[in-house]
Amino acid sequence: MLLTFRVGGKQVPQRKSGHVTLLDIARACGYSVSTVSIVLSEAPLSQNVAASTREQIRAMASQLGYHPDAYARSLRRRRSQTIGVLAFDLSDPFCLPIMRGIQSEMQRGGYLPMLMDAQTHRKLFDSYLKMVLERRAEAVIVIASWIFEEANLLADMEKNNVPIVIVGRDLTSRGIPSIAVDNEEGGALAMRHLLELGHRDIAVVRGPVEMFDSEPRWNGARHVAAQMGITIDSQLIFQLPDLVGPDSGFEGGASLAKAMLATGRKFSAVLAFDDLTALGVVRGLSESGLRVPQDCTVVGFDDVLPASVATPGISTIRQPLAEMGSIAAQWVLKAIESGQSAPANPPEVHWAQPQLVIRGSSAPLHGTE
Amino acid sequence: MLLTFRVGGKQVPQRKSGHVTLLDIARACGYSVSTVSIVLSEAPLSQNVAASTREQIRAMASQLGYHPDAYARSLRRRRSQTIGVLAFDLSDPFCLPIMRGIQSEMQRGGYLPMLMDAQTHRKLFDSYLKMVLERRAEAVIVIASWIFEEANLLADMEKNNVPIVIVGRDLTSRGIPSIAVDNEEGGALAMRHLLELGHRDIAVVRGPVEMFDSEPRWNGARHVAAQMGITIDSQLIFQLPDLVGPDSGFEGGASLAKAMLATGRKFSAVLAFDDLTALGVVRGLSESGLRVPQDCTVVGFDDVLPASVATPGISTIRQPLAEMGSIAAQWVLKAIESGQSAPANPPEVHWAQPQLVIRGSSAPLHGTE
DNA sequence: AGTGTTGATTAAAACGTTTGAACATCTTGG
DNA sequence: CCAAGATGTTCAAACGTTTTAATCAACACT
Repeated sequence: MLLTFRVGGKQVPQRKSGHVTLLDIARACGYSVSTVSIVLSEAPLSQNVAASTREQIRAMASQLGYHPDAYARSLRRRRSQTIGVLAFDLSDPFCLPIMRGIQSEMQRGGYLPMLMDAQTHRKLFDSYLKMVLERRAEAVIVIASWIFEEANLLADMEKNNVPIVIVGRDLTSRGIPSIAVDNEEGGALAMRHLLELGHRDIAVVRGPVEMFDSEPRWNGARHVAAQMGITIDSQLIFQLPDLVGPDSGFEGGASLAKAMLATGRKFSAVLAFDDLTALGVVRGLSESGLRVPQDCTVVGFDDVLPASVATPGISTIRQPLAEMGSIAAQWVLKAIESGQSAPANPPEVHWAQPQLVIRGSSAPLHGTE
Repeated sequence: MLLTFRVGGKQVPQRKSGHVTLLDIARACGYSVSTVSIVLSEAPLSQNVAASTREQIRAMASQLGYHPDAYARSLRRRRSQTIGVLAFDLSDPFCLPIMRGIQSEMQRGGYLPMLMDAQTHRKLFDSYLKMVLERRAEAVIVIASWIFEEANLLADMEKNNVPIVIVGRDLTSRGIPSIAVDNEEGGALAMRHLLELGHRDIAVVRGPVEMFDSEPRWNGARHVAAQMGITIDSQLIFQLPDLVGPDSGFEGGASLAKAMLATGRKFSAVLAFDDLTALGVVRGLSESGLRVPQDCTVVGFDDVLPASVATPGISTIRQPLAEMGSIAAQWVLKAIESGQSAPANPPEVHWAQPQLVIRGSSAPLHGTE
């Protein structure tokens, strides 16, 4: 199996697999595979191995460029030290900070997060979920996917004892532990901000119907308005179309801004579903000759990168994304540790507290004119 | 090893590993592991298996929620069907489209890209590179990392016959096949654009010294200016500080914009190192009361999302990122197929052609005033 | 009855690890 | 001189697959 032949007078090991194995090292320095394994994996037994032997084996390993085969090791140890992270659309700037939160938590646990990007495609999502199962991820974190058709895949996760957590959406109704922002509170924060600035005529862009976040955000906003005795002109309530492309939020915002103006109704502020939409609104207003914030205040939701680097910066409701990711990671690690495949009944839910971030896109009514 | 006990009068298999295996299925329907394997993996031999048997096995597999163990399979087949994708900083919007290009190419090859994000940390980068090696990725694509200290890890890749390709940087000097944008041409395009708009007094923000892209971009721009007989005021040439945080481009651009104004020199356009820097410049100018593009034109480089959704949109030099990713993927797939671990000597390099994208941030000199 | 042929299934080895048990070889004390 | 530890090393089985070669039954043809 290990052929050796001479090249330039020197013995060169030639492997089929192309990878250096324990056997290669064992042969090269005259010990058994067991000993080599014990030394290199720093098993407890390695204390009984002569220091000189240890030295020799280590030296040879690094000389040959040995790296243990995670497949063989995982097979034997029955632990993959891997958790799957399945993002529905990684190009959504929303995902990154969550991912970072997950990652930092995983590192200390010695786990490798396998990140997969479904690119908004249901089929891809399913096929990745399958791969995650096949690669024996010990748990799965799903980021903000609003599809979950493949109930049998979920059932398969259960059959195979793989704990799962979703972040960015409340799916406790389906029995999945969830971490999500308190959208209602977020919507309320945004509306309160506008009202405090003195705005009374407020246009609203709601999210697409299929987006689970849309409803509660609007509810939160509406209640605050109602409490203050303000009514929102129903002619000024718009809704993003169901998403098609990745930047449909931006496009939608831009065209709805024009639609707002076309109604002829008066408004001094726009409450947008999310940051991209808000940026779209700014664009739309700008193309119609209106300036933000002088002529109209705009606020978004999420606090993603483009919102902070635009000028004016977009006032927004920040989600503590990294923290949410980190909590998700802690949950799955705990689930793995405790060996509990099934979530608590009812499954846990964590509501992250949103936070108002004031930037250049908001101004008091008549303040800067 | 497979214990069974009764629950509610029904036989329930109870596995240690928590995962359904071929053996479970074999027992459950009275065939051997071999047969089950042959059927479920759709090996050529499966044609000889009685149709009824196939049916039965498949049914049982899906009922139990079986998914083949990728570890065991890869161990046996000696193929992981995985390639490692190592991003130096995934939060750079630059990475995503590249990743998408890679992904779409990988899918058809049936490969899984394992995406890892080094978060700009050298140590993380190395540790992920090691993991990639351990997980027996059949090849590695590195995205735009400007560190490559760990020469011994690279040497290990060679020892283990793992082909590697880098995208976003020319590292052929280190013997690594590379895919990068033609920065010189890009710089030239940007400068030509400004000159065609009539600008003559142009401020420049160069990238940090450690950024390999910086020099050629500036060279391309400089040559074009020289050809047209224009000299750039050396007082108006600035340089971003070495990066510390992720948005140092933005911060740097903003503060340098103020530095430009502080020189008292006249300028009507700014050529920024990249899009985030350009956005920073816009912010800086705006805070000093200047409007873009009426008072000053700004162009960036890369064409990342924030540049397109800001208002005004940032004129920029687009890199064909998805295409670059796709080429990288094709290269590694080819390398895997041909079994050539070592790259050609000299290693191949692909120069992607940049493209000017004109947006609202550029205006002809005196055009809109 | 012997010889193929075909069709359906399986036994067994291998992939590269890890690990509990076993095996030598030395000390040491009785 | 043997029992009883230490000390250092190895055997062999196992993890869940895939795959080659083998088995076995049934059936057709000389």
